[in-house]
Amino acid sequence: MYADVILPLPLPGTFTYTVPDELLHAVKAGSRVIVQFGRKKYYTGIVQVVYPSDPPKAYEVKPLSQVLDPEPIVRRPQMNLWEWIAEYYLCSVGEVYKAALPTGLKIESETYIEALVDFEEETYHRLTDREIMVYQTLIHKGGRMTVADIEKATGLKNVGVTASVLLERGAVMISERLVEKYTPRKEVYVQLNPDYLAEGAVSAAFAMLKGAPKQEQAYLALIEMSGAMRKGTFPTDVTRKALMERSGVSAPIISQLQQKGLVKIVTREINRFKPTGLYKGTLPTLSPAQRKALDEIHRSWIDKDVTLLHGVTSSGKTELYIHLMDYVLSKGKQALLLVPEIALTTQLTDRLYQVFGDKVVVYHSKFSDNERVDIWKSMLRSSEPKVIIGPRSAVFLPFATLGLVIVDEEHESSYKQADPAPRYNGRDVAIVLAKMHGAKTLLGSATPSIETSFKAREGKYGHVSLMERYAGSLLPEMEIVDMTLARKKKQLEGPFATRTAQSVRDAVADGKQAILFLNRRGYAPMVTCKQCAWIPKCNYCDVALTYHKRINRLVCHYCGTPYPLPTICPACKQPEVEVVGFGTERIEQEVETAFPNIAVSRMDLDTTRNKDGYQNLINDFSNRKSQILVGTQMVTKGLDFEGVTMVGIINADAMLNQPDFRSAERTFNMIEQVAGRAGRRDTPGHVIIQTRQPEERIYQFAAAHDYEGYYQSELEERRRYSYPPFTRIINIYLKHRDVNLVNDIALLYGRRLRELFGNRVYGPEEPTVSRVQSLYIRKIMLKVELNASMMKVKEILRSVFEELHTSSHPGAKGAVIYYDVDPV
DNA sequence: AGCACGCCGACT
DNA sequence: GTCGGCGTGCTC
Repeated sequence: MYADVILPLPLPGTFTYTVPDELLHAVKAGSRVIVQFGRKKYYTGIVQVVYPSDPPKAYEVKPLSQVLDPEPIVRRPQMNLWEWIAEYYLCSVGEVYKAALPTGLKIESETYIEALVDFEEETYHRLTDREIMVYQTLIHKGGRMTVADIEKATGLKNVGVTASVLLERGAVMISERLVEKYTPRKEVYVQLNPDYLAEGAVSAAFAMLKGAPKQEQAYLALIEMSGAMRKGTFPTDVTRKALMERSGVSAPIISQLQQKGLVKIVTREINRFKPTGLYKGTLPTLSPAQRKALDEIHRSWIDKDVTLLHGVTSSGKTELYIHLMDYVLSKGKQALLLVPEIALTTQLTDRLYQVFGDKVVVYHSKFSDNERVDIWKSMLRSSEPKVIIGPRSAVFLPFATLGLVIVDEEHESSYKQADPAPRYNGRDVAIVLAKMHGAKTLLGSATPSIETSFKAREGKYGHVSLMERYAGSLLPEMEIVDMTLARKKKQLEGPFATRTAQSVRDAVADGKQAILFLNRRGYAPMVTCKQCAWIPKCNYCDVALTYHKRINRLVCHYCGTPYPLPTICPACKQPEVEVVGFGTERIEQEVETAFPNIAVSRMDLDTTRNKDGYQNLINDFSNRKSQILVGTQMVTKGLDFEGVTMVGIINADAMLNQPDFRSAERTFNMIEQVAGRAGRRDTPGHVIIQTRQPEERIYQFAAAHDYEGYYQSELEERRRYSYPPFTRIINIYLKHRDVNLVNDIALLYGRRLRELFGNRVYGPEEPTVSRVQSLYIRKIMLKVELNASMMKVKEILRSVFEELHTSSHPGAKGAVIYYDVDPV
């Protein structure tokens, strides 16, 4: 028997292995297997098919080494989805598999070099300096290391070669080890021995602890924490960790308590995704408008697979989602609720828990590998009706009986994976996933993407509107502030127009809160030399560095590399280096000077990096610990703060003026989103847009909350310049570590493409970030008409690269290509 | 993607 | 003359 295996590599196709007789019973399509690939590496692969006929013997067929699970770990429909993604987004199935399966399920082998201590001294003296260096490093670092670790420790390259020389001389051992990444989560608990809790026995316990103050301390803490002395309650288990923290003792002390028979230490596997919210089990009541929309959605699904729910902010889309999911659950099926990356706050999940209890499965991007494996395995085991909520990667979960997919905020760009491959759009994959299961899809948004709106209006999707807000919920008052004029009239307070500052003060004086939005983190977006206009850039990425004041460093926002801030310009040697512009960190500081005595907090990538940072900030602001929140994009998404009545957009132009056909769409969405944060209940909100282009159509439409006007005008632009939804875009990126060669090759490739596709080809051009981690990048854009055969287009693309790759042009073989289909 | 092979320049 | 750097090709 033979098995075709998918490997987690950027290589086309699958690889054939023989199935040894003893594994025959266990190997099925979807099985997880270990195979050797190349001379030494082992990978976890997924069996695509098993078949008896001989494969073409153009190569040596190796046997499967191991089968990892008694039953397949991937279902057939999932593999179909993988294949669809690979085909559509122009990448390998292996790359999709790599993204789809939680890391914990992908074992990979690693080569370890181990130093042998007792080899002949004579041989040792014959080793080269380099070999001695590697050998000594091994000895000092504890004996066993990977090649990469040695290279890092010594600064040497090509250590693999040196290692094989050392192996030959008998100085080291080389072994391949498989690293299993998944470990079920266990927690150590400490329980009181109930015998000593009885009346009269307590003193006996303390008698045993005489002269052992530490143990007594721990025992007392345990009694208190477990609630053992409270009447009418059963003592609860306490984790050893918590006990150690509270009592300040170490683990051995607790073990001594166990030896004395006072406590029992137990290890238990724990469930990592425990529901936290209060379970009520009742559905929210719907308003007549919501009721009507719900009926319309059901009706539209009679003849459409996908329906757009265009619901303004505060119209209660979530309640509709809940009703729809409940309906699907009652049919015994599963429902998937896709949300943008950032929106996985407890605000939404708590609500789902309230209604659905333990039927809710949250698949959070901040979960650990192990937690993801737990979820994966539990979904594989049972086809119970569940509500799964997660970000784009949740489309890969092993659904058994999917009945409904809801994509909330479908316009969000975070549904699109930018890097690495597969560069898929979670929303579009979700639609395909639903279709494969015969399920229906609902796309929800207050500001639907132009593409989705277009499809809905063309009749390809169903279209349901929900334009009525909660009773008493008012639209915020929108105001465009002309910053050029404000400057002329000297009505500025730092980065704020006096108008903005006054509005903030009014809100705070009224006991309310304000949000100041700025799409740029750090202290200042740019550093420059006043004398010679020198700008510091990242050594690896060709990106201007951002100054972060708190750490007093320049940081590359692309790769994260920090640099010191020079006091003297390296170009002209003058001490004229200054910071220009504003980032969130600087705005926060400006707020402190402009509004003394008003508490301010900041929410951006830098302040929310650790696991609870995000939640803590949200909680603090909700609890009115600060009155002003300064933040990036993050503050606009899915958050609902009761006290906020004022929102200021500090620099709207920064977003609008990005060189990209979606910049207008993004800006409109952002403003609408921001407006939704201001005054959602009883108090009308106030939104200020600071701009130097007050006449821009996008600001006018946004200020009037005129989606229709915006949509028509934007659609016209798209039609005029042949952009989606009238065309499909495929961006082609060429990477090479030589600037000149990448230029040559991109020109050559572009010329060839133009011969085949004519004026549908744009570029090559230097992308905004033209170098990432020492690789130079060139971009070519291809716009294809909607009626063109994508199959043919992609075939041509593949063959053109093949042509280039096999050509004798210098550097052609060192060029890397990747595609971005439907970029956002 | 990793890894080995093999060609070429810098040093012993 | 050898070692290490780096381009090229292959992996079931």
